[in-house]
Parts: sequence; structure tokens; C-alpha cells
Amino acid sequence: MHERKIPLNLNCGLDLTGEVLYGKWKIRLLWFIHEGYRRPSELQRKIPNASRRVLTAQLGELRDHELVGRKVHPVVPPKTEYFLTDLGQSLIPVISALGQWGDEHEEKLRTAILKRQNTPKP
Amino acid sequence: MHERKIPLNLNCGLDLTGEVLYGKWKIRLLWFIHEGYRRPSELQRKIPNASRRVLTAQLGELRDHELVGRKVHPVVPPKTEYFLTDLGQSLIPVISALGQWGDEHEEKLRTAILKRQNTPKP
DNA sequence: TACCATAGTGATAATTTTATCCCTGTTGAT
DNA sequence: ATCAACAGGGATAAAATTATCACTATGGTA
Repeated sequence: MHERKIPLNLNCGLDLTGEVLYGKWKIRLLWFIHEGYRRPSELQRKIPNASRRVLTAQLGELRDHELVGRKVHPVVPPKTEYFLTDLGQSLIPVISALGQWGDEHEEKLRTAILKRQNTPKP
Repeated sequence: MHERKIPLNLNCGLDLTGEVLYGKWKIRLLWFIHEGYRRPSELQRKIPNASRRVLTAQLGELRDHELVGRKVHPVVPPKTEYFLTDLGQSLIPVISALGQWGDEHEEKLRTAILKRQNTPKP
């Protein structure tokens, strides 16, 4: 994280939610943790397109924002487990609603997204 | 928009939702349009921290993704109005839930976000 | 007459985010 | 004896996003 030069916008609740969820993999991480994938290596396997480096970083932000907690087991080889805090748990129904909306409109959304992909600046 | 070099992840509904909402001002734009602020200049005044350039661009993406529509009135000076499509309208309850969650946990979230701000890498 | 509002876009710079690569240290399997 | 798996972090490169500035055109206002 560099020193931020552009201040955040934290005016309303929507801004706050946006801030803690803004990150390429964060919602997915929360969801998979909720589904029971707790160890970093498990999460990495669930999200193979993300580099391990970034997953660690985003888990760190989620932790700083108190949406997840971390338990380190002092064993060898290392074993770490992440879990949802109460705050994180309270977000699950909202994330579920996001996913449900996406599922309901999957075809239309996929079409629109891909059409835009193939038409950058004609 | 540059040519995208890293492919998008569009596996599940959550990914699709994430894709169309990912953008610094998009959720706010949808919400303000829903509240009745339809003209770009009105939206700009509601979101003064965003440059006009980016608002136009993100409105364009929302339009490509069929969440909003645009009506241009052929008058001088120009007059343009944006409105939610049925698809966009169907997203409002979900955005509302996001905002409500943020409102409910405002203090805790604000504290955590600001604490992290002031502790980049000690 | 000089200026502002209006909607939008091109070109380019700044900023932020993400990706890639390397390194730590120990255990068990090949 | 070599290597994979495990969790994490530093340093740096690449990519993507956002910001800044200039410009189009017309009519109303000070």
C-alpha cells in the first residue's frame, strides 16, 4: 500500500460498504470462507487466477477492516485459518443477494459484458 | 479503456455482478439516478469529488451493461437524461441492502478504515 | 464583449491496484 | 538427496483505473 494521495469518500453507509468490499477478490474471499474454505491454500485453489501474494494482501485488508479473523496454529508446516467475524457474517446475506441477482440475470449480463469487451473504441 | 490484457473472471453470478458494479462511482451513480438525479450536471454536483470525465465514462459502462439508458434532448444547450432500465431497477433493492449494512455498522467501519489509513506499513 | 452552463471526447499524466519473482524454514514423500 | 507443501512478505514490474487539461458548439447573462 502506497501512501494514499487521493482521499477516500466516506460520506454515507454506501461509501463505507464500498470501501471495505472494493478489491478484486474480496467478495469471493468472504464467500469462500463462509462456505468453509478457511486455509489460504484452500482459498488459493478456489481462486486460481489470483496470485498468492494478492490473496494474502486482501485477506489482510479484510482483517484490518474486521470482517475476518485469523488463527495461526503453531505447527510445522504452518497452518493458518481465517474465519468470519460477526461483522463479516452479517454481510453474508447481502453478498448472497448480489450473487442471486447475478444468477437471475446471468445470460443478459454475460452477453452485455462480452459485447463491451469486444468493442473497446470503434 | 485499453485493450484488456488480463481476462475477466465470469464464472458465477457473483462474478457477473461484481464486474458490472466494479468502478469507483458506479454504485453511487445508480443510486442517485434512482433518487431522481438524471442529468449529468446534477450527478456531477452530487459527486463533486469525481471528475466529469470519469462520470461520463462510468455512465457509458453502465449503459453498455444495460443498467441505465440515456435520452438525449436535441436542444441547446444540450440536455441529456439518464434513467434506470428494468435491469438496473432490479438492482436497487440490493444496493439498498448494501447501504443499510453500511449505515448499521457505520461507526465500526469508519474507525477500522481510518485506522488502517494511518498505518500503511509500520 | 467576456463569461458561464451544457454534454461529451481526445490526449496524456498521476495514482492505485494487481501480477511476478524471489526468499524464509521445517516436515514428509519420492 | 531433492522436492513439494505450507504462510507470508519484500522488491519491483505491469496493468488498470482515475484525474487533469484542452477542445467542440450555442445561447443567455452581466
